[in-house]
Amino acid sequence: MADTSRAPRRRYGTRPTMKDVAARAGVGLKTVSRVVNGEPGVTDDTVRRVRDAIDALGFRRNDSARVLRKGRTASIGLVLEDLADPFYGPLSRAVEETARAHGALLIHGSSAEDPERERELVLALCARRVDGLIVVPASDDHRYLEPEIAAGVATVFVDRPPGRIEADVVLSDSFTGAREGVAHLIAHGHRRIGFIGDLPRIHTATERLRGYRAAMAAAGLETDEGWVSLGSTDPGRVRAAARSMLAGPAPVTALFTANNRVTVTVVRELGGRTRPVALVGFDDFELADLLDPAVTVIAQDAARLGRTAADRLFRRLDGVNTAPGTTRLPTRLIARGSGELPPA
Amino acid sequence: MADTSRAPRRRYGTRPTMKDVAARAGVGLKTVSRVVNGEPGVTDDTVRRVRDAIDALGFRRNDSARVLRKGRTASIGLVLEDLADPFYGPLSRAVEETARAHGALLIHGSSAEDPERERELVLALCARRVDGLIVVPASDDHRYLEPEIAAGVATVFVDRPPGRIEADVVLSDSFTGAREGVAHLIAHGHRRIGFIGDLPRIHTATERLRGYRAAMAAAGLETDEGWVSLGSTDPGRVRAAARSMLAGPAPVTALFTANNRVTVTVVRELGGRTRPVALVGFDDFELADLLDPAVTVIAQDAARLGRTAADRLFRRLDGVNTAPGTTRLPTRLIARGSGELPPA
DNA sequence: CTGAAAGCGCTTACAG
DNA sequence: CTGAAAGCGCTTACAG
Repeated sequence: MADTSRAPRRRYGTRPTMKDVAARAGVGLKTVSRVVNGEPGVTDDTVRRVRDAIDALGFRRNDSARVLRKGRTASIGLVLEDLADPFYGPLSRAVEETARAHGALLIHGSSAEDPERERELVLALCARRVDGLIVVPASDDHRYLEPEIAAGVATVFVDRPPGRIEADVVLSDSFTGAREGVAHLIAHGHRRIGFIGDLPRIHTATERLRGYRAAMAAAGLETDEGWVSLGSTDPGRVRAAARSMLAGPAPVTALFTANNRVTVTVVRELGGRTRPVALVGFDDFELADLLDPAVTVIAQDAARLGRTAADRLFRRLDGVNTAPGTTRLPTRLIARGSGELPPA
Repeated sequence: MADTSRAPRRRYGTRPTMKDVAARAGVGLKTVSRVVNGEPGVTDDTVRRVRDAIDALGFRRNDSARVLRKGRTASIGLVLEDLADPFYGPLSRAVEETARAHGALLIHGSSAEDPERERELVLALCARRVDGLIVVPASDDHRYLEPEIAAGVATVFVDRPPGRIEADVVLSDSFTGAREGVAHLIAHGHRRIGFIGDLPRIHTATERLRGYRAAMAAAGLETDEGWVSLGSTDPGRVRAAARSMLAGPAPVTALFTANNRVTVTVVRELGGRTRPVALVGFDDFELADLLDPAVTVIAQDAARLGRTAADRLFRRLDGVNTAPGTTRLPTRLIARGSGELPPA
């Protein structure tokens, strides 16, 4: 492809540099640097001359060069599952606000729940020399990050723990939340309760399943294996799972759904039925209170997850060097109606 | 703040460089560069020696240095209003996918609808020398971007046009969409229709208001000024506006809400009322079909907005140099019930 | 108060 | 097939 064929191709060489500013202002390079960075020790008159040259030339400092020299990039990377998932909106926003307060930019990417894609993205961010990383893991083996962490890339995992390395983690207490949600259904008279969750390799999915089993066991209830379904959040898969649990001679009378994507699909599936089925979902979601019945949920605070992870990261970047630790944030049961329906 | 007080402070000098790899492999710097970049003309044996050295040292190329030399950063900036707004989730995701297909990373920031914050963010991205920018404007004056665009930063505005500069823009057809939505209410017998919109300085707000007025005028209907309310999407403000239009001796019988934030708040306000009020909202939103009544909307395709803007940007980056243009994407009326209610 | 020199870690342009 | 030199645009460490 001939590059010469098209019109004025952008060229970075086109941009004025500090050297150009210095020449025009009739001062040394270092003086321009002082003015640009607001360092003291420059006469008012010199400052003015430099400023005039900057304006005349339309100079803007090239931070790529600055970064190379200074070591720090003042940017952090955020890798999560899917930018479009409403759960990650408030989380991202909270990370962004914290980064902003620290003067850092945010580089963002989605792993799409693909371990290889997570790895590529994370390593690309390391090559850009982000100061730190916040990662919602898709992979279950993060040993590939060891050299990066050793080289100084501060790393905090959020929503799920990393695999096979020690690092800071910020989680919601999925086990306790799920156990309480299922116990709530049991308290309302249910004995046959289904569990529909996410892929079994996702930590939150197995933790929530563990919570389900713990609640059932604590109440002395048997769990039929047909009542448990783990898999992708694809609506077809989830609807089939729900239909199967609700069919047959001894159908479940209540469902526990392990994340917001699953809950929304199950709400749609239940909408077409006459016999009421009780439902408690993990994760709150917009308009849950306006559905009929309104949906009882185990809410986690996505913004707080993000804020806590970012605070941890920037504390590390400020030089705090304690051992890596896990923070587990509490969940909250919000009873709205669907979880208080009696068994049919 | 003494820097010496804390434990092993990360130092970039710590990282191995190409020079270190070259020394260890017993080759020249340029040979390492060739291997790292997969350039041809290196013996298999030399490649192996270099690879071994890379692995032994845990070398990862510093892209900051590369960027400085090459000019291109292989990153683009995306500035929007609020990362946590569900409308921008699919848009961001679409931009990300396109960027990924072109090997570029995404630097993301929210303007929070603050013109000054937009400007700071955009200029910070320019200083990082992003190759291009996709911006949902909060400001109504983008002349500050002129020197950057002249210096070669490809720029595409999305969702709203820029102020006082010529540039590529990708929009939904807000005027036509709103006009059709209001005409739909009129077709179902309504004569007194309220309009609740966003801040008047936001282009989409005024375009949608224009659509409302056009539909009313086309039907020969008077518009009482008490039926129009523009302002922030703060729920208190929106609820008060709705209450006021629904009070008095000649209340409105239908409402047109000009974006998803406003619609959701109005749905809550109407939920507490006995007399049915018809509603059409601009923007589709999750679960709109499951509410009672299900909400009729003018849907825009947020993912397509993002994809179109990103395609345009990368075409520019590939050297296409046509005049800046505006793309207007169609909207789609989805009738679900709330917009088909007859006047009370 | 001011500036010349060296260097951050790569790639480019060239020579062998 | 391989490498030494120069340079990208800044900041650092120093000297005056």
